Amino acid sequence: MENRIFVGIIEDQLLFREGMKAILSTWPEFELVFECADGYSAIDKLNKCAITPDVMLVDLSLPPQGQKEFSGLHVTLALSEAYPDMKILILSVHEDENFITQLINHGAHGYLVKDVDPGEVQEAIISVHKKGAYINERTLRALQHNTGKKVRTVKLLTQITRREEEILQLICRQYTAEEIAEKLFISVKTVNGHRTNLLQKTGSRNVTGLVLYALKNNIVDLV
Amino acid sequence: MENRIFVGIIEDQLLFREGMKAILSTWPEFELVFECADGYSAIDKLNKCAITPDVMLVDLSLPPQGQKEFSGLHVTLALSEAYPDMKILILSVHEDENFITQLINHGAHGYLVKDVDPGEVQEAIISVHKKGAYINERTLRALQHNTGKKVRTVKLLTQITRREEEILQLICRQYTAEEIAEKLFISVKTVNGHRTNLLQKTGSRNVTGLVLYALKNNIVDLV
DNA sequence: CGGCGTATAGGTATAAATACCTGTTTTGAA
DNA sequence: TTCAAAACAGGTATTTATACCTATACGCCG
Repeated sequence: MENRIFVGIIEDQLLFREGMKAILSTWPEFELVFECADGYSAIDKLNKCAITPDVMLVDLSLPPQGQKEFSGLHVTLALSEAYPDMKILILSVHEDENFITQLINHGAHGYLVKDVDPGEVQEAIISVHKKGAYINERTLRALQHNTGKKVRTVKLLTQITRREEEILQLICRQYTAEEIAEKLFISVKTVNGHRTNLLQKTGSRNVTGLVLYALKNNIVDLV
Repeated sequence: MENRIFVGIIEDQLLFREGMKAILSTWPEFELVFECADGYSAIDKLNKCAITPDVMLVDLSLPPQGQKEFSGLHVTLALSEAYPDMKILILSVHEDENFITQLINHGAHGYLVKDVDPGEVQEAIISVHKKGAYINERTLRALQHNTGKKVRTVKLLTQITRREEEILQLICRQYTAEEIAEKLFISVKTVNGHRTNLLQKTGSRNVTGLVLYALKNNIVDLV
């Protein structure tokens, strides 16, 4: 029976990486077998690596590579596809619940905020390795709050204007065009114009499509 | 510093309850301070109880009380509202991912399938008490698959008929009343009748409200 | 400067949804 | 079997939404 756990780190900040290595060396069961500063080369290097890590610590905010962004999210996607047995533990400075949910949904097995103490890191690594998951209360809460939410599509931000988004939100609150016009001190015709544009831009047949679009893109919340 | 963890059990099967008590007595840090065979009386009894349990083990499949169903889900809802600090650990024979997600979304802090070994029970109790969560790989997988879904409201189950639900689903797919009528081989008048009932039952002003309701209650998925 | 997109407003139509009604048939549970 | 709810169908009317036009004012950018 092998007691050691092979650990890898993908982290761009050298200082933090060194700190993490120091923490890992405290416990004999951990063996660091892989480290990398960016997501792009990680997959390449892993193929050439003699030992595949059991647990990979991945920094969420990796630097962009040239034009393309390649964050911890992308790494998680790539790793969980290439190495289904590898357990992925996200390290992040963000406590944003959307981030947490997103990562978990894309294959991460655990999420740690970077201010955790070493003991929790140890616990988390062991937990993902043995149980396949490490979720603490904070993370659980994020998952609870975010079920039903998805992150807004990138293209959306440029497609839909501020005013259109405003009107879309009011539509989703079950206001009629007339009521929206009153609220915004504009003509009903204008509101209808915006709605027509929204239908066209979102490719919807009717308000139903607009509501679905708004929810998918997190323009409104499903409270 | 108090090391003991006060534990409660809500479980209708006497044999299983006794078995669990035996398991708990194995470890000195656990102290059983509450037990109950059904969900209805649990809240009542808890109010009269001198010690509020830190962790409550709740059987998912509690027997119905008279006409009304009152499962572990209802207990979870009630407990997490009445005792926000209490950690709820679900015991279930079901591995159904919808069940798991449902419970977690309604306030449960952990989910255990009943065939687990005593060691995992101990680990789970300690974990929910200290970390506020116990999620193993099985449960995590359920959450991953089911994020984006929410569980239908309890009242909904009796309120909305099958046919109405069917029509609501088609409405959410952007079909008009006429198209729905064609699809279901019924009259447009009938479709409108159903929709009128839906509007009334859900308290909506228009289709927008219907769509929101359908999404909230997982009648349709936000794919 | 000129072009582009946004926000604004209007007209004219039709399609669809919604509000009230009244019924009959089917189905499921007591 | 009996009864209530659900599913079905229809009428009439009004309100909203949607489609397809045009057109002006404003700001931004090359």
